[in-house]
Amino acid sequence: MKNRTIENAWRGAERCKNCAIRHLVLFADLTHDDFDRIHHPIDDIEFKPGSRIYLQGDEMPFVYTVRSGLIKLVQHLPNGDHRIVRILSQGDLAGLENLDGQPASHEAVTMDHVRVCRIPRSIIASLKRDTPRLHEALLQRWQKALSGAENWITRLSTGNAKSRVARLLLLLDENSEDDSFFLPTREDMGAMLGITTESASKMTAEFRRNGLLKPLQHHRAWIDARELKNQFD
Amino acid sequence: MKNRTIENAWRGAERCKNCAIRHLVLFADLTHDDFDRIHHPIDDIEFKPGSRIYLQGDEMPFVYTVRSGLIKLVQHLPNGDHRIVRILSQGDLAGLENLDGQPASHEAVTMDHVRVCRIPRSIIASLKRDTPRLHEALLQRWQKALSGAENWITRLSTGNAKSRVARLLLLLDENSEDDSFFLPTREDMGAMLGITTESASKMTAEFRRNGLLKPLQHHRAWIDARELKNQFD
DNA sequence: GCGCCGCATTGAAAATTTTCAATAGCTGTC
DNA sequence: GACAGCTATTGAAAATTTTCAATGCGGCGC
Repeated sequence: MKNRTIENAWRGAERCKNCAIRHLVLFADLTHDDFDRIHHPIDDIEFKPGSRIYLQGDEMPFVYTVRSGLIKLVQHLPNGDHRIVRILSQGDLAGLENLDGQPASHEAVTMDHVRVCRIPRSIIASLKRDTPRLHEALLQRWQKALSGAENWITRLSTGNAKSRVARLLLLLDENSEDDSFFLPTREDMGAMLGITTESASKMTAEFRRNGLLKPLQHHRAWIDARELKNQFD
Repeated sequence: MKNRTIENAWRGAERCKNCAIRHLVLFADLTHDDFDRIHHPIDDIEFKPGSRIYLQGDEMPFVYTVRSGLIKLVQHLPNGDHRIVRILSQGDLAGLENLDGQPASHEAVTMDHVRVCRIPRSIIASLKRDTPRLHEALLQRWQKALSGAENWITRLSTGNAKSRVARLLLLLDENSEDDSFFLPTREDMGAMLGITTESASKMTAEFRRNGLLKPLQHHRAWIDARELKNQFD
């Protein structure tokens, strides 16, 4: 049980109704009655940075809603190479691709301190059967994930190393509520962009020297978004 | 109306019931009754190689089912660069991402001679409302598209140029019924792999010299899949 | 069958990226 | 607040990729 702390486990889904981020998550549109039909425990779980939530190839008895923090989805190649294929943040779902029992095609690893809701697959399956609203919501999640993945290809895997780093910084910045954003390790940046750790570092350092990037405490950073966008689209 | 020929347009969807590839497409599980509810024309359309079916930014009044041929989905960056983010083949759907009225995030261009069924969005919308089976089928399409996109990132945008070309050839080969497969132009290969046309050409030519790739007539080719897999995973 | 035209191939130089290795800087801990 | 252990940065040489330009090849139309 290391790496994880169960804060709460509820019979049914009593407190889901009052969840602070419910408007962001899959259950946004469920009614009072829908919640009463849920008779399996939904756990609220915390993970330390670097925790593996599930592995590539795992059976997936659960899906996860991100309450806070960032999760990287990592796909491994047979030759040992790997690549980060998507980043999940608040409101995103992990493990959906495996609703039908397929093993996971990637592993999910926390990048910082993460809180998730762990939802048994059976709940999703039965709600999917009974409530059209949930079905609709699932379609929208897929759509969002797919356009995210295509953007990933085009924006983060195209052009030279400097453009890629610039576009990643812009993406991270846009997805942050805050004025600042979480700056991944250079190794993770490399795995997102398909470049080496050192190249990611060199480009990042150059942006810092040019005043376009200012690293802050605790792996956070600020960028001059206007100027970066100007120079790299 | 150049670049395209309307072969048939039906009131309702009479002949969809008898479509030779229906088991592959979205309507696989629809019943007799379901078809009778369709009162909009579904057109069977042909495109010459290089035709644009829709453009990035277009409103999408239709979705398309691929009956035969290959379609590339191309995403353009503001700076003029572009990248092929997915290839569609028989049974795949184009334009689904825009069921809710979003403009297209990529353009769809035919790579060879292509036949599609053009389905008004309204049909999908109403069937989606009425038939749970279709809803289920839509979920599966999304799932497939997403795992395809993630594979694209990991297999086709990772490693050096030679590995990428090798993995692309293997992918094309696997997706072909045939012993041979459609070999894209070097320019398209480059746009899929994030390398230049010339690099794609150099790697392709090298594989040919090594006997791992044999170009055939009409843009088709054969590969020594076992050996390629051996060397490049 | 001839000649065009577009695509593919190839080579050499330039540019970028990786590799390898050494040093510096943070972060979280005690 | 000092320490230990990562993680980041940097440089120089090697490798890869791009660029630019020239040549080859094949299919299509006439």
